[in-house]
Amino acid sequence: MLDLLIPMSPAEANAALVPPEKIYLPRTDESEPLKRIRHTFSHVMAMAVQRLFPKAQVTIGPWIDYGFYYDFDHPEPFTEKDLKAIKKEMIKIINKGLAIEREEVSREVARQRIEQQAEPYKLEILEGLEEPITLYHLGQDWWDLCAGPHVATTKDLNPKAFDLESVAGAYWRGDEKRAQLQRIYGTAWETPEQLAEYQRRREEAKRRDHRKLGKELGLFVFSDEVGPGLPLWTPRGTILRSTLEDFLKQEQVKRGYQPVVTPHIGRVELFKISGHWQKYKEDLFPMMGESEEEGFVLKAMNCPFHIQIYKSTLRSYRELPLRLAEFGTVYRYEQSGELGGLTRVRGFTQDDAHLFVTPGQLDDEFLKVVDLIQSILKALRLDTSFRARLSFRDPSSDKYIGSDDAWNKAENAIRRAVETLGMSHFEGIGEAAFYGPKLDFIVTDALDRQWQLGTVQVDYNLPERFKLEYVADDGSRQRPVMIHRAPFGSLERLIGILIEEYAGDFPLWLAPVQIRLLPVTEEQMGYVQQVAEQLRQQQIRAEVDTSGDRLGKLIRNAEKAKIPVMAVVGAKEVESNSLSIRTRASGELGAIAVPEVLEKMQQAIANHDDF
RNA sequence: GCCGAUGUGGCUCAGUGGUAGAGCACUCGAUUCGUAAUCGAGCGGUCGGGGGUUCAAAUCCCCCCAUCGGCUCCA
Repeated sequence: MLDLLIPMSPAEANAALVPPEKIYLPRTDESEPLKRIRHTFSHVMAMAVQRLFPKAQVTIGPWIDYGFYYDFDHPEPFTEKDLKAIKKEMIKIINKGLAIEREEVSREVARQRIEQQAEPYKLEILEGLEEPITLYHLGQDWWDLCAGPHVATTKDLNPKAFDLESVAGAYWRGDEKRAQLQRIYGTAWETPEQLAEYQRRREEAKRRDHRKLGKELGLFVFSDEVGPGLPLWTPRGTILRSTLEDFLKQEQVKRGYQPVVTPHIGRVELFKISGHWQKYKEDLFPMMGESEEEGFVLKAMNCPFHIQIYKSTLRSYRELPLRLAEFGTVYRYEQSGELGGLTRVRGFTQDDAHLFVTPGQLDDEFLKVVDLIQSILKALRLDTSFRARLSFRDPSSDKYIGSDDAWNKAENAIRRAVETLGMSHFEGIGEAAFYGPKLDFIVTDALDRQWQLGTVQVDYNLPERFKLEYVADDGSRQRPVMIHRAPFGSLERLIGILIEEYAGDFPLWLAPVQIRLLPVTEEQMGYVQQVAEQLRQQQIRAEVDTSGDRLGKLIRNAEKAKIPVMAVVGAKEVESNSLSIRTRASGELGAIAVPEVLEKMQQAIANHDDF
């Protein structure tokens, strides 16, 4: 987030040259004046663009969270230089103090005026409008079809409180089959101070970008030779992964989950039964083999495999709920332009589980899953930063499988659950999986982009397609309901988000290196090695700086590597069998006896606390 | 996939037609040092890949690959 939700570590706060933030940066929907300002800016930009580029056709230009954009149809791409010229032109317009006047017109008048200007996109917009139809005039020479609201005159805009940020392609009406327009993004504020603070926070956000920090901290790499969207995990990054995996595995064992392991490929036939082949063939890596009958594909999901384990034997109602869990690596052929860092990849590991339940167990089991997810998010300190989304189908789309009845039952089950829990949530129509609705946990990354992490899905359809059964207490064959769930979503995306959330300062239990021992001179090397060995015997991730540099340099390097605990060792410490502890969180703590350090570390790790 | 930008040693970057440079990292040497950078030397790049223009290409042109900002998509 770009707003005040980003927690600063104490070390960061100390290092910051500017005083603690006092400038509040409202989103557009929090401020009526800003809404007018940002909306008007987009029209001033449109006017400026049409003055400088007479061939440019106008389309739409709304306000967005921290600014505005406007989409143009223009034969040549806008360049950085063009942006500068447009900004200059906008300042001229603002300084003229043009009056902004609203005019209400009939549909016919609007149509005629638009036709005079030969603005086909405007004409199409007009078709979809309901009365009253309003035009907004900026001075005498320029107007736009618009619902408003706007400021009274361009003098109400501060020419020093806006900036043009970027040009991007955008499809007309968001439809990739239609014309691609050029979108210019801008940001606008009431004061230059707000603008400066906004820009400062954007720079700050870039510094915590997981792609940058992941490289600096040596957590993962990409290789052109391996391929795009296929992260390689280094030893340090792997510690993060396995620590998170172990943590969740323990929680799941407590809750009656049973681990399973399934292969990375399966027959095309399997995915035909599940419906994936028909619905999501384009998103699978190309088939291996000559024909669909004999072909294999890399799995893009684990459910069909877990279903086969369920089906391998006749199940009794006494076995249900049956909870099959796997950290399953899946492969999806994401569009090339969509890939980015760890948040959107082509190969990733889901913390997947499939729960097979009787219809009567559904509500209770669903609540238990939500409870698990909430406790996981809390342990990761993400519990204040997610939003819960009810992801339902879009009734007007045909991309779903299954009966209306099954869908309604599933959607109602999810609704009942969030109501029972009193969980705040919002609805995402059209966000469902093709086989069922979901409850998704959405988080925001450093650059203000939203990502789905955890998910719970209620599924009546796959049990139907695979003809799953269990024997009920009356001896009849009944169909189970499935719950798909992944608290992390994917380890890759979760770790990307965590890197940004912590700005690389992992809590002690997750930190790849928990303590680094820093010998003041090489005299202490033997002692330091021996203490490190002692710590490692107790499962503490300890390492020694053997570089032979001076202490100041060792500390600097450890700080840059964001190692949570540093232990300085000179002659005094060797003498007293102690370590001089310095932590990233609290600074210098003085000399502490080795056994005490060991105990405190173990305690803090177990409790997910800092040292 | 689409629009646009970018790609120079491990990292961060300079170099815009005359044959590649800095800092950090790394190696070696000197220094033995107490809480955010000790000094010196050395190693290291066919400038993302391929093709073209030119006497001459990191630099200009074309194609491809990757990354970044968006759009579209997202089981």
